[in-house]
This record gives sequence, structure tokens and C-alpha cells, in this order.
Amino acid sequence: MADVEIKVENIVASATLGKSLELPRIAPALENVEYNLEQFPGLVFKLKEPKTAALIFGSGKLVCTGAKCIEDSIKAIHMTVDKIRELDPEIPEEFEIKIQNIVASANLGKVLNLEAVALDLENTEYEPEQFPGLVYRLEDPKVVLLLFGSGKVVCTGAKTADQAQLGVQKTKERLIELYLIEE
Amino acid sequence: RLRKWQRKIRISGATERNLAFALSELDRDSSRLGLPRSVRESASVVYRNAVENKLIRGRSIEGVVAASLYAACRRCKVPRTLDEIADVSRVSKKEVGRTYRFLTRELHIRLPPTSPIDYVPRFASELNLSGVVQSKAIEIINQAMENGLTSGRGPTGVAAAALYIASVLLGERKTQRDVADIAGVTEVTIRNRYKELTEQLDMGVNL
DNA sequence: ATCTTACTTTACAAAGC
DNA sequence: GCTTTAAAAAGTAAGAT
Repeated sequence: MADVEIKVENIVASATLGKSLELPRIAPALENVEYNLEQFPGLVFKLKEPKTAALIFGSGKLVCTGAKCIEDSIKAIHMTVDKIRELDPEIPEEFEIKIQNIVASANLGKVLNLEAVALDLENTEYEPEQFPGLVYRLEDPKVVLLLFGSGKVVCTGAKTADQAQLGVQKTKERLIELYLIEE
Repeated sequence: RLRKWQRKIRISGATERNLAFALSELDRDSSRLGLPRSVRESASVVYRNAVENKLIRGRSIEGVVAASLYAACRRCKVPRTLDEIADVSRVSKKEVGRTYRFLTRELHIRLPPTSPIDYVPRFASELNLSGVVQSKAIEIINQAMENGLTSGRGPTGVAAAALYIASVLLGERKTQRDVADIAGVTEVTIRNRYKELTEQLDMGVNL
């Protein structure tokens, strides 16, 4: 069977800089920043290119969201950290970055009868009164998929693009096995 | 042994107090929703099961009562929407839905999604529509299901559109506003659904 | 009536309430 | 559990035009 094509839509990555940060001093010196301790302990910093948003914490850890590929996510983190380093030269050049979550979309190419899928497919939740998508939890790879009547799919929880691709691939194969979609 | 005895009494006392509170809460919500006694009993069974399996931890009694009622309504085929449940209880729609999913998962209750058909009798009677119109609406809904026109759509919207179409076809016309208000959806939703239904099913008539 | 904006669901990290 | 961020899917809603 031809491999299903997936499109990575969002990547969440975290980084540990190894040195605590003085947010109250850093915040006013940066552009595109939001910092409201009452609201959220992190400083929100947005980049236009790559279009991402970073959450920076006093502990020296940060979270980067919005990138469409791992390269951009890493690039965005370095651009963000370089900006902070201008205000705090003590920040190490090397630090750990970890991809925490990848969200991808795909199209099975066939419409789905969700009420039938809900009956035959295991580990699903389908509550059209609340949300139009059917939630399917796969154990291997450990990802969660949202299946729609149109045949479009969203896969989240993956750590790598391959995991997301495999998740969609397995889902499609399982649906074919159960005669829920044609081959 | 004495201390253990006292402790047991104290705990069972609290347990019974909680159960009494839960049941009165359940009665209050049920009467506001106009539910038959059979549904209240079904809900109390779900609630007791939740207690026996210690599923109340970290959750409010009101929330579990509301979720038990929601589940019972669905099981008994006299559905109430999450909005209707949330309106009579002091629990948000989000929490009722979340608790419902938790209970059904933990108690291994597997209820199929509510069929639009289950809403037909209630909506029709509130609209004073005849049994003939109800039958026609059900026929339309069945056709819609066979043609994949219900996947992902809210059951109330589908039921509302089917009733609206049936009322027009059989000369008991109701306005979209009337149907929308009773079904708890907007006129836009009814319009979207009936366009879909009339275009993809051959109803033979035009509205 | 149609457009725009926004909220529902999924996953995930961060620090603190 | 919540708060904040990002993004997709499709349905529904609300306010504006």
C-alpha cells in the first residue's frame, strides 16, 4: 500500500538553558513580548520568521511552539536564546533541546462513516454533540488521532514525524481491515 | 477496636450524608428537566456504581450527578443535551462532558452516540407536530444516516432540520425560528442541514 | 444572508496557584 | 485542575455588515 502522506502542522519543543533568568529585567528589553506574572509565570516572545511563539521561564527553561518542521523549531529557539543572551551573556552556547510533540494532518482520501467506525474500532470516543471528530487512541506508536467524516485526519502526541506518519498509516490499515474504508 | 468502630460510624455517616445529598441533587435536576422516574432510577444506579468504584475522588458530587443523569438519559433514549444538563445543575457543560467520559470509561459503559431520532418525539411534541410528521422526520433521518450526512453533525441540528422539512412537506409548517428555539440550535444550523438534506436526498420537493 | 471571529477536541512542556 | 502558546480538522455560534 502506498504510504500515506502527512503534513506536519505544529511542533512543540522545550529547551533547558542551564542558567536562571531575571525575567523582570529581560521582559522590558525585548520586542513582541507579553509578561504578566498574575496571568502566567512565563514570558511570551513571538518571532515572525520562523513564525513561532516561545514561553520563557525564570528557571532558564523555555518552550517553543508553532514551527512547521524540526529545523525551524531549533532555529527559532536559537534565535530566541541569542536575543536573551544579549541581555545576559552568561547563557551557555550549548544547551539541550527536546521535541515534545508533533501535530500532523493527513487525508485518507475516503469519506468515513463515524458512527460505524465508533462501533467497530477499538479505543475510540465519538461525541458529535461536543466535537465533530472521532478520537482514536493508538498504543503503538503512542499517538492520538482525530478522524473526521471527510476522511481528513489529525495526529498528535508524536515525538517524531515518522511516528506521526506511522500512526496515520496504521490507522488507515486498521480501517481497511475492518472494512470501514475501501482499499 | 473502639476507635475503629467510631471511625467506621463516622465514615459511613459521611458516606450516607453524601449519598443523601447526591440523591436530592439528582431529584432536583431531574424534576427541572422533567424526567420520568425510570430515568432518575437509572441515573442513581450509575451514581451508586461510581461511588462503589471510588470514582468521586477529585470530582464534585454535583458533577458526577450531572454526568450520571446525562448517561441515564442517553441510555433510556430520552436524551438531554449537555447544555440542558448544565443549565439545571450548577456544573459547566465542559465538566459534565468530561465527567461523563470519565464515568463511561471507568464503569465500562459504552453508549452509542445519541441518534437524532431520539430527539424527534420531544421536539415534535413541543412544536405540536403530529405523529405523521414525526414519522416523516424519522424517515428523513434514516436516509441521512445511510447517505453519510450525519457523521460529525450535532444530533439536535439534524433532528431539527428533519422536523422542519417534514413539517413543510406535510403541511404543518413551522418556522425555522420555532424549530431552532426548541432544538437549541441556530437558524443557520437548520439551514445548513436542510440544504444538505434536500440537495443530497431526493425528497422530491423544494422548500 | 454571508462574513468574520471564536470556541469545541487532541497532545505537550514550562512554574505556580 | 487551571493559566499560556501553536496548529489542524469540521461543526456550531455570535455579532457585524
